[in-house]
Amino acid sequence: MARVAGRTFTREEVAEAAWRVILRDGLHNASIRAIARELDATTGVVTYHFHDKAELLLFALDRLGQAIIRSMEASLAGTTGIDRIRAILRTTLPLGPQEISGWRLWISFVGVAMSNKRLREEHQRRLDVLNDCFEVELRALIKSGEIPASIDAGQEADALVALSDGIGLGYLLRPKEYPPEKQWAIMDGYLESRFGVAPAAKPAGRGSVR
Amino acid sequence: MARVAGRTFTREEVAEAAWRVILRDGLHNASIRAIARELDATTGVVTYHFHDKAELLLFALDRLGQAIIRSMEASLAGTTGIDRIRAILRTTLPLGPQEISGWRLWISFVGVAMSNKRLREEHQRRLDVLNDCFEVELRALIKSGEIPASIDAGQEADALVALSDGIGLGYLLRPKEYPPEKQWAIMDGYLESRFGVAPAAKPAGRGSVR
DNA sequence: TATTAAACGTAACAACCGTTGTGTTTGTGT
DNA sequence: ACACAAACACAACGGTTGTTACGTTTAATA
Repeated sequence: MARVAGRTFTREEVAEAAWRVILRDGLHNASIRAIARELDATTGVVTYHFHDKAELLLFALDRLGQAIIRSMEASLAGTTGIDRIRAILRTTLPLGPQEISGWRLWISFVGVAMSNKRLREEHQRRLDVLNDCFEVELRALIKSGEIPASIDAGQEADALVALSDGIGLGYLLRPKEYPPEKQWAIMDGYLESRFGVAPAAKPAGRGSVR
Repeated sequence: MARVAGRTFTREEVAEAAWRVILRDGLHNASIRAIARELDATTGVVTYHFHDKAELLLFALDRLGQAIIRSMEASLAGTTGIDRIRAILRTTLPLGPQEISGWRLWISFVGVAMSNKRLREEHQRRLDVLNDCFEVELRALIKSGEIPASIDAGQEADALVALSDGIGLGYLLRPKEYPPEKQWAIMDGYLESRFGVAPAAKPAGRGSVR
């Protein structure tokens, strides 16, 4: 008796099951058997869709990165000027439930990425993309005259990445200390004293629980 | 034949052996047997000094935190004014070999701390201490008039922690992108535009390789 | 010199782990 | 009706893990 229902699984569904297990029990408890159990299936499902466990984890992390990029592009559509910086921050900061989940997943992988080359490359790619995004936006703002031309776009992008990553890291360890208002207060304080832009209307922290 | 030489081990030595294994092979490969092998001993050494593996890891992380605090106090001794902020940053930023090792160890633990309450509390304690340090120094600088009295010491401390943590996290994933000069450039840029203090003489990144 | 406790070495146990191989369904085209 | 491949279930294997129990050596003490 192989399958009872006519249901079949995709690679994406297996990866998302892995997400849930990691979020609930931690990465070190995300065994192949645990992931299969999360799907109400057996290990055969996982071993059929993925040759390796390493391949599964890599795919899960890659898919997480793509989801973040899609979310960022959606948040970026239709906004102009300095608000585009804030739009990027809205997907990188741990403001809503799914940003928080993304952060917890990402941090779970960082530890093992320290001794795994492929995983580390995937993390590097995320930082590179994020850095480029900020840099592109900053150059556009300089060209349009919205921010002073004296600032170094490259270094400023590094600072923005570091600041938002630091907030994300801090949130995971002390969630109570970093409510959305405080996150924005820190970022707005930086944007103001650095670029001379007003805090602007804070966007409501809408988080579709998925 | 239990012991050949008259040598005996301390809890601290076991913990430091654990550090080396984690730095070399990653936390998920830091088994009790591997740690014992690092000491040229057997598992008896570890199980004698620690009841649990959890107790060992907790002790190792706690000892790391104490080492960082000691290093910070040493860097803080004899310095005054705004340089005290920079002295703190000199021990939190990944500038030298042993700060980098500290960062790698700390990040290795962050992942499992996500699903381990005791470990998470230990991490929280580190952030709390760091935050308090910055806050105390900022208040003193305000009182002495070295920085404007308009700034919010509490929020500014959060920003400093976030910025240095973000740099540390970024360094681990992209070491080439964060040489000491760039780390200081980011921090000095922040200190200047935020507090109006000059970049000052950059301290040479002295890193005793231990 | 006999005793004793500290500081291990050693061995074994049960529980998992990732991986592989082989057997079963199930839908789909022919 | 038949074949056939996709999509699994299931079982087993060798290896590693944390933990426990027990034996052994060494240094101090009496």
